[in-house]
Amino acid sequence: MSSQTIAEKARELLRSMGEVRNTLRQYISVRIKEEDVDITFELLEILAYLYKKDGSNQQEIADIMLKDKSSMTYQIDGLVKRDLVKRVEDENDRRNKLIFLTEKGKSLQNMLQGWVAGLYDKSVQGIDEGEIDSALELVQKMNENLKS
Amino acid sequence: MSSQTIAEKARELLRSMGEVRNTLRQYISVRIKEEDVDITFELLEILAYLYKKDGSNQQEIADIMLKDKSSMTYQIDGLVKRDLVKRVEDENDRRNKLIFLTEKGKSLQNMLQGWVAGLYDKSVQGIDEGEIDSALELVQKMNENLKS
DNA sequence: TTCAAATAGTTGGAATTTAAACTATTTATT
DNA sequence: AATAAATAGTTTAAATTCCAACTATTTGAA
Repeated sequence: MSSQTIAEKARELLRSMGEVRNTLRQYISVRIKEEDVDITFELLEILAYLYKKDGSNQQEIADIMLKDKSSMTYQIDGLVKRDLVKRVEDENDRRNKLIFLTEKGKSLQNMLQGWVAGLYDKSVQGIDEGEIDSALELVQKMNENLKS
Repeated sequence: MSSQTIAEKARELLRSMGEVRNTLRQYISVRIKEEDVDITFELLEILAYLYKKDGSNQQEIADIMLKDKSSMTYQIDGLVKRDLVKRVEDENDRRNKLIFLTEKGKSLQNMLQGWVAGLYDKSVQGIDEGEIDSALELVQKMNENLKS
């Protein structure tokens, strides 16, 4: 495939990343079904972020998840319904709604983080930290290029 | 960020790729609106594949696009409605429907490929072919790891 | 200070995606 | 040859997403 242009390879790279994400999604979905937890892949991703940064507002979560803010209204509703988080109005800026984990939300942390960490660990087996750093730099540069 | 584990970096890498894809999607959407072409980002991606491999069947296209085959029924319907492709039953295997570009579909090739190539070119400015090759190998290895 | 612009969140509507069940056809096994 | 398993495509229903328009609040500039 040395006949491919650099641009074509960039495209192939994006596609391959999408494949990784699809596979992760499928494995997580199977796990959720096996363990019969009332949650979805999307909700799990939001929880995973809250475990790192509890009390984020919806826009911040939307930015990290690369989703529109109106999706976030929808998804956070799903978490609230399941009593995994609660919405709290920000005293300092009343436009914001801060999202806090409930006790029930926190109680899932070990299990969910275990699933995710296990999968990511598996994905990077035999891969050098330096390789990932380089790839990350490259993709970040692609982002800068596009936005400049 | 040297405190990040390799797995966390892998996650960051996936997110960053998603960001690239979102940006590409937005730029293309703006372009489509500017030029007032009756098409969507998804349809454009399918056409781009057909420009490389006209006469593919729906499942093959779905695999490349990383989408479910039922999305493909939906999207190809959209292309047929716009008279950009036609469905032809495969004589050799009547389960298949082969998708062929119409004259109208072909007439868009230069314009659409120009848009996409321009964006990808921009994204890889100042990036070495070797860097992309390495990143691609890394991601392919991640895929293999996950599926083994 | 006041008014315009920016920001966070919600709502409604349309588009897109997936999963599951289904039909039709082909391939593989016995 | 007969039949079971696999494959391609469609349909339906539910979930998810984005966009655009809207409200409420805060920030910034005249």
